[in-house]
Amino acid sequence: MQTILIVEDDKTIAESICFILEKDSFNCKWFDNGKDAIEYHKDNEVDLILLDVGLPDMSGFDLLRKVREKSNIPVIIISARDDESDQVLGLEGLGANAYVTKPLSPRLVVAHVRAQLRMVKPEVKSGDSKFSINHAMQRVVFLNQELTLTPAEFKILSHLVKNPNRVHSREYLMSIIWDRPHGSDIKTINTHIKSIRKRLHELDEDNEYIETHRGIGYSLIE
Amino acid sequence: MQTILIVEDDKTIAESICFILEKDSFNCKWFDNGKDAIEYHKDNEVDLILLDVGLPDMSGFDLLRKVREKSNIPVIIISARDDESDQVLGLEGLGANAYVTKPLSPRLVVAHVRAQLRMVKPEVKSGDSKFSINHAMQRVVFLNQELTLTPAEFKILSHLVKNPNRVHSREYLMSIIWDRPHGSDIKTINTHIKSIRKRLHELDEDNEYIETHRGIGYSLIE
DNA sequence: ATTTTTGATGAAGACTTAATGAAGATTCTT
DNA sequence: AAGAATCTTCATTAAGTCTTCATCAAAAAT
Repeated sequence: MQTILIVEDDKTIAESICFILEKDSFNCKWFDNGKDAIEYHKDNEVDLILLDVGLPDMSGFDLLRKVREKSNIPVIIISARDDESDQVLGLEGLGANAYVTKPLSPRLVVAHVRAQLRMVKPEVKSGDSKFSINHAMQRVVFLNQELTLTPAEFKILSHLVKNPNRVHSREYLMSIIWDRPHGSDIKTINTHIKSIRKRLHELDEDNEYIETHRGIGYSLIE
Repeated sequence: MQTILIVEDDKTIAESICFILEKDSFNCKWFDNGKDAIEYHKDNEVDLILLDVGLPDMSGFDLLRKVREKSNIPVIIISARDDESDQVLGLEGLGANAYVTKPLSPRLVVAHVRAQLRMVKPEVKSGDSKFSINHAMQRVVFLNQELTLTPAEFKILSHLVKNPNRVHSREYLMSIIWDRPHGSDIKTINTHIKSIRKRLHELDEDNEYIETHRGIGYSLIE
């Protein structure tokens, strides 16, 4: 599941966008100020940012600049001002990917989100991996054998299989297990990873597929 | 040089956009009808299409559908109608990448063009550097090999890579390692630099990439 | 040339984080 | 409600990382 970060101080707008995005099976994270959003983005996996330029604590442009120091993820700017020079600054100068002006239709926002994400993940990689997913059966196939996994294990492993070769923080993996916030210990993930590893070892003793990244999280190596 | 295809029946608009694009060192090809544009696209290399949906011979949406059968290149729709359902259809249903409405400012169009092309070729990585950063894996790539670094080492080295050829004080590098103030000895940095150097030497014995600036700090040389 | 300052180096110890095994809590099924 | 499966927590052990320190080497100052 892909995570969209919404930075928007108008609660009504944020909620209606979130509502549609979540119905469209996106994971949606809302912040009403720039500082918290930056903080969140630093430590978590985010696939796209929807950014209102008129924030209480900082200019959206400043936020965009900060984000761009670290990553190239798509950013869609939401603005009340239909001002050409603002748009050019955002798109050209700071590297935003799209620009929509208020009043905005949530459906249109989602269309923009999809259009951007389509570009980033152009195609699902080919089948030379040792892993594949049997959605219908909620099973992960490993070396042509179906793994028996618990629900939590399936959620974690299938996400790793869909996004291999990149690190996933424990926080993010937690959010995959639960639909809604759940105040559990982050170390729970360690235990799930342990049991996934155990199951993989039963089919392939030698290899280590899930790599630990100290202080960050885990990744699946293809 | 990148080629932009403009499909637009209003000569004045097409010319003014072309003018700016060419000044921006794009190669620009204009067609005033859909049929010829499709023909051209079939046999030639095109990097982006600017498409007016109101064409004399066919709907822009039909053209887009035809183009999408064959390729995924970015398409920006130009429309006289600021109609939401049109936008959603174009973006979501047919896979356009952006949508601008008339009256349009040529500068803004160019900004959109750049924003789209930036995504397709994400980082032209001034390829002459021996370093790059793999954000997804939280690793620094050196001479096409991924360096295994500790968290502190990664933070320091990736900062140096992002800002090469300038001196960074120890104090500043310390602040990069910790989120919150931490009363450690400033010389700790020396030890981290030492181990980064050691790792670099393992891949390239001869060269010295991190330079010491006495009394100040360190810099990375490209 | 000698002293003083600053950085490099290697190794030890403190500290942080992860893996492990097992027990308790929770949920689901029957 | 009992039992099974699963999820979470906890204590312990193991591994990895950071910081410090003593020593040596190099550069700058006298």
